Amino acid sequence: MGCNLNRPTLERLMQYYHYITEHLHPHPPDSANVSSVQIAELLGIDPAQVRKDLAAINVKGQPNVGYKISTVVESIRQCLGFDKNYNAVLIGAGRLGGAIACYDEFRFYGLKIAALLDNALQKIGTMIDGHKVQSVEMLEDIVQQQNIKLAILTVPAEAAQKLAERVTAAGIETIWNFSPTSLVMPDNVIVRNEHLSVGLAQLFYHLARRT
Amino acid sequence: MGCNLNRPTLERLMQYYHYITEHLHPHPPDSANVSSVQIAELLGIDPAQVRKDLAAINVKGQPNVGYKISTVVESIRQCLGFDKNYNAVLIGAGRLGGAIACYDEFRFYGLKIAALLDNALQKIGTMIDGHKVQSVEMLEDIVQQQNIKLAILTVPAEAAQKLAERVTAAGIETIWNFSPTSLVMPDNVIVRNEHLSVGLAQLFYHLARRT
DNA sequence: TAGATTGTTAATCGATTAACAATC
DNA sequence: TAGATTGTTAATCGATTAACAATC
Repeated sequence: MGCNLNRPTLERLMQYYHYITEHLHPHPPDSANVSSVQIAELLGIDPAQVRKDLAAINVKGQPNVGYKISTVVESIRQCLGFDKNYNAVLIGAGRLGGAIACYDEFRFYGLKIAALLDNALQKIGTMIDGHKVQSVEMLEDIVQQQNIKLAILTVPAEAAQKLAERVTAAGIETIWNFSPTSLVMPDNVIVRNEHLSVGLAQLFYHLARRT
Repeated sequence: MGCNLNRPTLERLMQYYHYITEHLHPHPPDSANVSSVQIAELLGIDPAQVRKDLAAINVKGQPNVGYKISTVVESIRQCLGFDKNYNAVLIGAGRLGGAIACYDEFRFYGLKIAALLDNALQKIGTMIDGHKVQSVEMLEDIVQQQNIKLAILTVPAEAAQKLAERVTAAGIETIWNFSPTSLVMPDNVIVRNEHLSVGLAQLFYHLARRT
């Protein structure tokens, strides 16, 4: 809501969320608390940073007690929009597209894969884990009828840019791109390129410095 | 080699690399150049930033001309370690594991999936796009025999932490984790959690601020 | 009360941007 | 030569860390 977050803060909040929901949440009773020092130590950061981040999403703690876990979790969910529901269209029913279509966790974040599209005739009409593969020709209709706000691309590099332009022409302004190419889009379109090689580069950089 | 890069610089270098190899590289003759302004405009950043980044990896430009494209590409590859060859073991032969095993681009970055492991009996012995699925029992032997430096995890959340510990016990100090859970590892282990929800959080945050 | 923890201001640190002389 | 672009120093900006009074 009234929270205005920068990128590092956003990333850290996601880490807190994972740490708390995976390691703390169900265990203690509903009223259980967590301190900034606990979180900070696990993540290897400064406790003041944690307090600043939580203050940024209007979470209030109690001196000598800490923060109420359920409040922290709910506030993060709300501020990051996980309590809303978004429909996405997934284009590209290859291996990666199939993996994402089946990714069960998305429902915890309010994301629903409303349609799975491909242009290969032999795939159209088949089922992938409950999702019927439809023709890419249906794109514009589906976007309009199902109030789609997000397009997820898992197509070959050659097809990605053209498809991204078609998707935005159809009215979608947010693209999550898993195709192995960097999309070049006007500023009004939100693009997140999830190119595997970026992660690889970081790992290699540290690997090389070690051996 | 003598390059010491921070995280933002590393990420930007990867962007330059993609932009140049995808949009510029093969087109002009080998001697063709690119200027910091060209790169900066496309990526929406400051030209001085580009010059700083290239200086950080010891790339020299020519006043009034720019930077030689082939030099830029080669220097990035060398500094990020793409000119070396690394063997990885991929654990988890599900949909996502299959997608990664088949990911052809890895060879441009010097990464080879040397082994694909799973613990499901019905998968062991089957072929996935040229990779024979082997039992997880083979992990320690394979790591030793094939000089494996990197483990890629695409397993269910419940299995990830235990497996990560087993992998490090076997001598691997770098983990690329695609399992939907955050690994908690000692500082000497390099972990990159590629949790999809982090990307999703950023997209949602911007989406919510728009509508 | 004593001890622990928050909330926040001030100090530090580091990264980005501006500016411009040097150079082709 | 004039114009464009690099390389780098200085100025700015923003994020992180230190410190500590307020509070339970």
